[in-house]
Amino acid sequence: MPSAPSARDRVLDAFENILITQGERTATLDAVAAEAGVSKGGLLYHFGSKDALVEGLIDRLGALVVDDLTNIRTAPAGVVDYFLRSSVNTESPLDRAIIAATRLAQGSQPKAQEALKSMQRAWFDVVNEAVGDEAVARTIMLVSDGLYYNSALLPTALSETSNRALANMDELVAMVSRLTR
Amino acid sequence: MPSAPSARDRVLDAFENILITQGERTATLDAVAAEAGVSKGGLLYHFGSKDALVEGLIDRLGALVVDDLTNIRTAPAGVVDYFLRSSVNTESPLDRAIIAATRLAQGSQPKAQEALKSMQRAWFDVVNEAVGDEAVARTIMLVSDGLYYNSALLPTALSETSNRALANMDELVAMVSRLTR
DNA sequence: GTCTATAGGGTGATAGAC
DNA sequence: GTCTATCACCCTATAGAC
Repeated sequence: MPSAPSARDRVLDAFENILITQGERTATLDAVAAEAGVSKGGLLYHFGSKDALVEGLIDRLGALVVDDLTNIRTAPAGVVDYFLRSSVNTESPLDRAIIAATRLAQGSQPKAQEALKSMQRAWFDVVNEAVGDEAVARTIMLVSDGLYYNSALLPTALSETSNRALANMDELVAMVSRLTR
Repeated sequence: MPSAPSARDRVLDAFENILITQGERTATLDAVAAEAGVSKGGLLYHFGSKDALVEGLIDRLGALVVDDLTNIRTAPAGVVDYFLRSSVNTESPLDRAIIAATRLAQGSQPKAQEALKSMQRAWFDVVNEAVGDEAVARTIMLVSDGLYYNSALLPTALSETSNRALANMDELVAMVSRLTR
């Protein structure tokens, strides 16, 4: 039952939104405040600086990743199946946080880069444990990264490879499962 | 025999450099001019606007992609082997142009997004022709995108997955070749 | 908790000297 | 071809009213 989001959360949502749809350059305090429906001064009450805003987004990402790791581990269809299928952008809160953080990482925001790296490491550990073969696990990670790259990072989103792969997710999962036996 | 690069080329080199190492936000006309060793006015003689600078970079990318397609097609070790091995960033002129264009695409530069998409399509066609199976070709594209994502897009570059994959390139090529038979 | 006003510096682009 | 000077605008952050 989602109650009305706090002003703080609306600011983070707005920041994510602009990062995703228009990129780092456009994500100014002015633009974020306008999108969140507050004044710049109001925004800076909640996040004392732009850097604090970035940290806020990274903290949100961290929390979502923790939940996601549980979901992966306990997925009925199995770790690899769930992991691959969740590697296409579905505009979930986690997807949005990841894409926004990636935009920041492409600037020179070491904290965003660190957060993404540690997310990858955690995913790898779970997948590796599930398949019991490092080379296979590495390959699965690459396919997952490729899916993300296509569906999330090229903002046009209609990128050929990923759309085909999305339409053929069953096929892709079968293809990758050839590696695990 | 590389003669001293023209001022125009030095400006493009500088633009690429800053995009790659510091991101879109920092790639201002001032910064590019300083890195290229010219004044802002000097820069704007060669590229009349920032948009023209972006187009210059995309044109350079286009030319490098044309050359690359020939290299892929005629690679002695075969299309897939060459294609996968060339999917890790080696700081080649093509790699640099791709990464710089990706930075721009993450802003809202439709031309950069288009250029990257058409590059992907051309690669896919060559790989698909070589392996003769669309599902396999799609999977190979995803692995390649994953390699690029890891070695090029997370600027720290020391990203786990890709470094391991780099050290184990033979292993990865073998893994993928399991799919082609 | 949210606003307006404003300081101080950066940003793309033009004009005109050499 | 390359430079300096300058313009109008945009950016982050602070101060202080309500």
